Amino acid sequence: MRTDTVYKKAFNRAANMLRDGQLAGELPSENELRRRMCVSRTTVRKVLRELVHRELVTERNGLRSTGRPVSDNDHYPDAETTPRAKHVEQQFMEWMLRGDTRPGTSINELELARQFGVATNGIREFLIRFSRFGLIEKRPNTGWLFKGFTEDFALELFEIRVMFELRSAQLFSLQPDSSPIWSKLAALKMAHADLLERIEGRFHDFSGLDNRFHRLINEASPNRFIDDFYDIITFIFHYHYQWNKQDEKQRNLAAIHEHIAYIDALESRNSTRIEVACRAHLASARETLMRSLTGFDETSINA
Amino acid sequence: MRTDTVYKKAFNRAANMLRDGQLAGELPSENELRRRMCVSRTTVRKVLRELVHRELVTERNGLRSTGRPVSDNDHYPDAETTPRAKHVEQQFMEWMLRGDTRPGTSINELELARQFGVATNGIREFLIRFSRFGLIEKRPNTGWLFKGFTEDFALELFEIRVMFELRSAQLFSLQPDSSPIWSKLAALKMAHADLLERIEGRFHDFSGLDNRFHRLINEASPNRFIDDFYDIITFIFHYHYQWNKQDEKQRNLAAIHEHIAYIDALESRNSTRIEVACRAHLASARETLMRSLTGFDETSINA
DNA sequence: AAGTTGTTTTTTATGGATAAAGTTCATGCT
DNA sequence: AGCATGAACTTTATCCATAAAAAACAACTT
Repeated sequence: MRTDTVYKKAFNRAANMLRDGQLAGELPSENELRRRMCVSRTTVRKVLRELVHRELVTERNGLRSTGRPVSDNDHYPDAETTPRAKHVEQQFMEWMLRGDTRPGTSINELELARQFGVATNGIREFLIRFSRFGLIEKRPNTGWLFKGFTEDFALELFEIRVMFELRSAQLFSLQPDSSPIWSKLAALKMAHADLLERIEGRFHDFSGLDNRFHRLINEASPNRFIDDFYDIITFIFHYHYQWNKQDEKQRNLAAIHEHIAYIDALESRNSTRIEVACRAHLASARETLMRSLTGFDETSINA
Repeated sequence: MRTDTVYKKAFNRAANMLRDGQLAGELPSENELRRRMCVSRTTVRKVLRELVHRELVTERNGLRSTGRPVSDNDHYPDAETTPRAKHVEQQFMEWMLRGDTRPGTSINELELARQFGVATNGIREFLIRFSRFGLIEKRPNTGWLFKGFTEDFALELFEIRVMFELRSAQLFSLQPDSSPIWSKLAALKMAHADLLERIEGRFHDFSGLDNRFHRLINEASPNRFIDDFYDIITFIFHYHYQWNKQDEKQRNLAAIHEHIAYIDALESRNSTRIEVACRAHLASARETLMRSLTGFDETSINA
């Protein structure tokens, strides 16, 4: 059966809005709520019904207003707000990156389905989607081949990344002064400086910043294939570093400095400076990945 | 139910082998046949059973040998040797490229499933696979958006293609004399010259040659992401030109000459010459596509 | 007429079943 | 032992069913 994660997530959001006073007094119309929560009216109505049922909202002759205060256990647990497909993704990535899954292993849809507790269909859809990342390969009628999260993979990934980023950075610097990208860039620079001050506690915030920065660079002269490629990078890094926290603070600190130099270079609009800063940053990112890759292999042997 | 296209295709191949005398006299072992036909022994046995049943092969105390001559209607029709997934692909591409499917159209899995006579699952798997081509986009819980086979698409595609091909061509030219790629290149050059002589009747053969040529260029310094990207190009061009034959001979003739110039440039190992020849060829390919694209739009409005 | 809510219809996300194809195990023959 | 066939088992390709979510339709209200 289809999961009701959309409803549960919407319910939690609505509960939060109530708690934070965003829906004080009389509630807006179903259509208005629908717009705010980005779900269909059908789902909004389901949420409202439950809110009324739990007396978080009261309904009197067709008028809805806030009811009793929201308590913490009014929320559905997080796991129930994530669709199956996302769970499959998470479990697969864990299986692949944390287990001792070796290059050359063949992937069995049925086995994964059993292991993850889903139908084979879901596994297969995930694998098809995932195959674009260059880590697995389909052999018809037979199964999938895991090619390995190897150094080769990282090298090939970064070769393309450098090409794309140099191209985008140069085009970025050619934008007219009037372009809104410049103020966005300035804002990002500030955000970097801010983070630098609070680095002790908040170094995890870097990955969001990193993402925003690289996406901004592509924004100036969009190309769907470059965007798609950046999706791969984001995805891979997200999961890889989720389980590989060694030196995280150190790493991020260095990257922040590189970003700032890179931003300065962009602002200077000096083509050579841009190339140097861009290459420096990507080379360092590559080194970091490669280091963690070999380190990762060793530990996984002992695991 | 799963189609038995693997069996039928294997059967047809076996029948051809019998007809062409490749299996004269006593047949090889099941394992040997399995290897030759690239299917499992299970399938080989099924084929053999049917061959015996139709008396194309005779079996006498465990020994199999050729039977009556193969006739044309011993073969299964082609349509039955193509798996469902491939049919979906073909029908979808036709729907997209030939129908008057406009950019912005939303794609309905259920409707396509009915239209193509397959289960929704097959449609969905195809769409997921196809989404990497940058022409459609998924909106969760809602459906797919067709972004259109537009000029923007072609421009973005070719921007990447130029980057990749320049990179690969330069790396190609840096290969040592001893590398086997040089003789492959020479062979390809000859094939081009040959085709040029017989261009009148055989200009369709160009697309195979084109493919071989560009794949060879990538072969020297492989990168999976570049290969994957070239898959997109191959796929798109295959279907687009399948229904868009205007000026085909003219187009191919020009391309052959460009290829030859490009090959000469590679053999000269002169970096500048290579860049010029490569850019010239790709620019011309892009123009051809763009022209057919606008022409295509107009005709499809009238269709 | 435009915006509300109630109801019905359509479509997507997910699980399940099964024939075909692939793989492994068992047995027998040189 | 090493290869051939036979039989049993496992996995993939494919269809079908259904609850959840979205969309469309209808009736009502101000």
